[in-house]
Amino acid sequence: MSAVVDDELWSAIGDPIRRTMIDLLLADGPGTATSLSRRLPVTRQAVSKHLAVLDRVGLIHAEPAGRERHYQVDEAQLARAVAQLSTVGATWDARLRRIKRIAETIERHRTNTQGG
Amino acid sequence: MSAVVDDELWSAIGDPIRRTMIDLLLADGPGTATSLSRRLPVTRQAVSKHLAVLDRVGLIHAEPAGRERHYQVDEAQLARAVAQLSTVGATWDARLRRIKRIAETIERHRTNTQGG
DNA sequence: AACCTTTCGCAACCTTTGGTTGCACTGAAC
DNA sequence: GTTCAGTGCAACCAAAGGTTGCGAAAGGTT
Repeated sequence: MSAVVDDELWSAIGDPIRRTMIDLLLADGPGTATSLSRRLPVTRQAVSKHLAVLDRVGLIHAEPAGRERHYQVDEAQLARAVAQLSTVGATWDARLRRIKRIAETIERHRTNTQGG
Repeated sequence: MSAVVDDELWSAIGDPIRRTMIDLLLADGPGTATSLSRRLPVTRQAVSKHLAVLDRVGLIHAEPAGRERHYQVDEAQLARAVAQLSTVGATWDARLRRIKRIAETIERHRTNTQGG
């Protein structure tokens, strides 16, 4: 039933801040909590918590570098997430099309039997 | 930058319960808070709150029928949501491919100049 | 009509989550 | 060694998801 998707992964990318963070990490390469917070409307600590969430579900991983922690996207995991996005999208899309087809069939049948 | 997506729409479908509710409404047709709650691991009131959220962002709409309220998916809005899903997915996918390509280019260059 | 059942909406309350401020610690630079 | 930038931890707040409890309204029964 397709409902077998990773809920944790979904809720991870469901947050707009976290989605933007992934965007930034993809666009600009690895970054730190501080560097990301400078480009986001929240504090470093908030960013830090989001990074922890993304790290926990495996979408990113940290690499200590001196006093900094460089975070970067785990490409394989993100690819998996993208696949799940499109799976759900495709499922809904298919259902919508099926509903539309049924509705049209009924309509056609109605106009046929009722003659107009 | 694609970040111009409807955050409300995202957070609406970001919740696993709400995603399942949409699934159920698509699969079984219109339903009420009570009927949905019977197929979900939460109480009717929780379902009711979720329905309110989905209604507010326009993904579903209610149709009063006697003492019941029949909710059903707004197909156009859901189609829009699906489009946004695939937009974000495509963006990330493109970035991942770009990164991979660059990495491969660097690698190729390295092995060329270093001779192996 | 009176009664019971079902469905709903509202209010109070609890827990988790996203956000903030404040503080102490550490690596790097001067 | 002092100073500065980046982190982590803790306390505290507000919003969101969830629960229980209750009262109101529509529908079916007798």
